[in-house]
Amino acid sequence: MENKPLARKLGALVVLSEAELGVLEGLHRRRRTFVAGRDLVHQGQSDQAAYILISGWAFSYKLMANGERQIVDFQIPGDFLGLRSVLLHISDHSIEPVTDIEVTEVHVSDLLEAFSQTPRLATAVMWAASRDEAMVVEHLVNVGRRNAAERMAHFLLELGARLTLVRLGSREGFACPITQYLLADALGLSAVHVNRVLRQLREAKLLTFRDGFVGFENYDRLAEFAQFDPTYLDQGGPLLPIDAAR
Amino acid sequence: MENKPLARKLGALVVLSEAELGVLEGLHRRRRTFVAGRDLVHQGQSDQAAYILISGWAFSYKLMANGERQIVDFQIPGDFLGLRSVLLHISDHSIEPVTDIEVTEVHVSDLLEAFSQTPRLATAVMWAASRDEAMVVEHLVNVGRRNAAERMAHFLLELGARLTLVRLGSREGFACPITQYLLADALGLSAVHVNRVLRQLREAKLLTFRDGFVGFENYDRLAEFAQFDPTYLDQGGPLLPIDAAR
DNA sequence: CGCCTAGTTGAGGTAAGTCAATTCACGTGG
DNA sequence: CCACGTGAATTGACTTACCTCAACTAGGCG
Repeated sequence: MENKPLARKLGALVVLSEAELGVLEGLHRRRRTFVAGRDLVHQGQSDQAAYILISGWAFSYKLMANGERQIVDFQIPGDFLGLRSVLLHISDHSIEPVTDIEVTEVHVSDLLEAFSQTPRLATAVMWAASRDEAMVVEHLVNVGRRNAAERMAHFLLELGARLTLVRLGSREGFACPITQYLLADALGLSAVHVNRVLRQLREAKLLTFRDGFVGFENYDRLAEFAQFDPTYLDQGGPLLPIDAAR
Repeated sequence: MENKPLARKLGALVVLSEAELGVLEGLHRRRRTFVAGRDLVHQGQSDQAAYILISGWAFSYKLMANGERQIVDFQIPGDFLGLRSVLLHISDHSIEPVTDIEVTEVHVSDLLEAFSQTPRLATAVMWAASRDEAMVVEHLVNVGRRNAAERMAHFLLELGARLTLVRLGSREGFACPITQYLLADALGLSAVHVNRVLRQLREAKLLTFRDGFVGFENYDRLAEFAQFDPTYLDQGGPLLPIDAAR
């Protein structure tokens, strides 16, 4: 149970049968660990497997010629790593663990076999992939059209909502191993400005970020400030029979 | 032939058999037209079909509470409209035609049936979807980490490459119905600044944008200036038998 | 003890935004 | 046929959000 955040995530949106849970479980055979800071997937690398993140945090990013990077998204327990790359011959981004992480390696063949056994599971996984894409779209809106403070607030609210789905967060806040430098690369800001913006939000009594913990001081006011509308995270579940409970 | 840009796009990456082309053709039954400026899909709308764009341009965007918008991507002939929304109950974005457009409406059931008839087609379509996602990721990098001039150059180079795939562009340039206001909303800039940046690029003899035509004055120098690396657009094709020619 | 990384703050610079005025092409109706 | 309105592009003057450089603090760890 503690080690099945994916089941918990999918289960929050679809009622999974015992059989489906069993198939899902079967995907978690090849367990591996990676240490913080060492890429598991390199931009340009081909022929790689996908992973399901069990514990710890990672992030996917693109490197620019001048050495700067843009973080596309952070991955938390229950998320896939490199799912899209499996469809393509070449990974167009890199993935690096923020902390030491535990993952299970999934080969395309395993995944396809699991799908053929339980089509509902296939839909659920494709739903998860669509949700990932919707998040990237929202990040684009974030970076393109929100100022630094709103951007920060929106980003942390999204993370909080995602973590809540796998019981690692709540409306109070969440434990967060991200440094201000990583935040800067995710939000398209400089590290210095990230620091200033965090102070600003703290002084406005909206949120705190200290000692690896994000605290929502006033969730509702913060959500309004950031124009945070979480429908893109939780679209009522995939196209499944109506018996799918919420 | 003129009205099958999708076949041309997929065909550029996968060798499609006569049978597969036939199935693809079968998807183009319900033809419809929409006029410029009138949304075909509304943010928050549910129960919508997907479309394949035959002629004309459209764009997908998200609207913010304050009335600003962020354009996520432009769609050109051969592209799907709202493919992701089909998997989700609710569309998280809106789609508006730039020009009058012709589309064919595709129901999920048609698509699934086509897939079951020809699995290779399914893979090809999923490849196209992955490519769309890779483009959104690249737009995020663009807006997050490139300055206005590089951003503009990169964006127009990407459009040029995509249009070339469906024979609507070349290394010389392409016809482009986009206004500077739309450009601004796509690049996260103000319309005024878009104008200044275009002047700057023109004076640097890199590209021109006049009277609805984008001209690449010096393609190679422009590509270097924008750090344009098109691998994310053309990943060597989907996971198909090696007989897929390039 | 001293180094390294993360965080913090100040001073000053700059890319891009805002506001506003002008031009031009175009359609449309008196 | 011309007056008028409208949408797009253009340019100038001024403002500002964010960046860069730089210095300093505090904790962790060999």
